[in-house]
Amino acid sequence: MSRASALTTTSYAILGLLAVKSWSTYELTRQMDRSLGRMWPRAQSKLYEEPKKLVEYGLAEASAERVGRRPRTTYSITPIGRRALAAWLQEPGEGPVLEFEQLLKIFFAECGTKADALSTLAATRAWAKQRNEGNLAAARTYLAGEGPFQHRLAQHMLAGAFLTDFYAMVARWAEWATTMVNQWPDDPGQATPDRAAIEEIVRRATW
Amino acid sequence: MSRASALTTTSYAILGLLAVKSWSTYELTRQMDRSLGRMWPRAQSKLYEEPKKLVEYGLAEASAERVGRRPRTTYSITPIGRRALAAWLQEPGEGPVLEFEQLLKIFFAECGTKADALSTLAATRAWAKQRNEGNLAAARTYLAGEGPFQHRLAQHMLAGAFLTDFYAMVARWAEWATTMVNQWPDDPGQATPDRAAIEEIVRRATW
DNA sequence: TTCTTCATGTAATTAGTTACATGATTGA
DNA sequence: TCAATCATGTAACTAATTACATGAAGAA
Repeated sequence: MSRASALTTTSYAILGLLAVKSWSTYELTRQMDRSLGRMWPRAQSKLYEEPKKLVEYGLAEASAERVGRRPRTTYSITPIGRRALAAWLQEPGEGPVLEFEQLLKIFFAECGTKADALSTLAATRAWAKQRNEGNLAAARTYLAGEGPFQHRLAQHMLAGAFLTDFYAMVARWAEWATTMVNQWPDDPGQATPDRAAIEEIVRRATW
Repeated sequence: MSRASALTTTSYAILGLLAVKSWSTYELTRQMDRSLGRMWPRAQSKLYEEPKKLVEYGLAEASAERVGRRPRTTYSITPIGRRALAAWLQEPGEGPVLEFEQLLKIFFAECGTKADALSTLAATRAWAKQRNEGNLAAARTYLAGEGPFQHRLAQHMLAGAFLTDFYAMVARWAEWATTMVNQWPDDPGQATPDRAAIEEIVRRATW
């Protein structure tokens, strides 16, 4: 009967989903794969665990059903939950946190081969392309007036625009970096920096 | 005497730093604050723990000194460590993972007030501005021919360019989103999507 | 009927963070 | 000589992941 620990951003992320409608746990995992996971990625098992904490705090209610012999739990938000969510939205929140293994590999590229760096960048381009396609498909669906939660479109669009711009930025960077690495000698350790490129970066950073 | 668990990306991040030069643990934490933390953020205490694992695997060596009555541990990479790093660089690696609490708040903005959304976006703009300034200062230092590790400039520049572009993208998005939210009615739940804006996003996603 | 995929959940493990503790150094 | 900051490290905790297990539903 230990007291649940404090609410985390993950708790509020799920609470936010519950504010839209009630979901079964499995539906929550679907939503994580679709939209939420792009800005707040969490493992599936978290989505089975975290709502229990919301219930313990009175922010959500669980209702148990049966599908054959199996249990299914559906969660809904409570009035207290709505107030808690509103209070959370008043706080400024944290800026973006980025974890980018491929960039790390580029950063240490002089310890590997030129081919390594080029294939890492190719993987980055492929990643951006794939993400973009999924994102674009969703946007087109909405544009066609389909897709769920049309009443949340104004908010959804802002977040979607961020992801769109992010994927485009990643793709453009990877392309540019590829042209840079192509100019390297075979031993990346001997690569000399492109002075004009640095000046260009400084220019892009001046706004 | 339990066997160390497998090497993680964090292990390789530190191994990469050791490939540049030997560092004391504290110097590693400085480096995390400066450069590494922008692409692979980890808590300080990790930097005291992770090198021990590298030593256990024979990828690094620890040398113990004394500063007055206090111990200081300095780590250096071994030949095995260099080979392990090179092997890691051959694998494609993971694409960017983003955690963005403020974006989550925008995504759920209809549960709060218009003022909440605007202040969240203001915080995002401030974040981008601040990060950009630090980044720009570093770039200018390099451009002036100062700064450490001039021989790694070609690699450093590629990573720096990514961050530059990222910060600029975040700032531009936050400005654009602010103009969008400014057009909302007082109740964000009543905000209607801007059809032209959606078309514009689709255009930006088409490349 | 069997295979595959959808759906539901728990248990074990770990990577990572927060908090704590304290010595060394420097400058007011 | 006192306070503040730099420097060094450990311990306790927890958020999150990976792995596991299995029933239901629909296709072949």
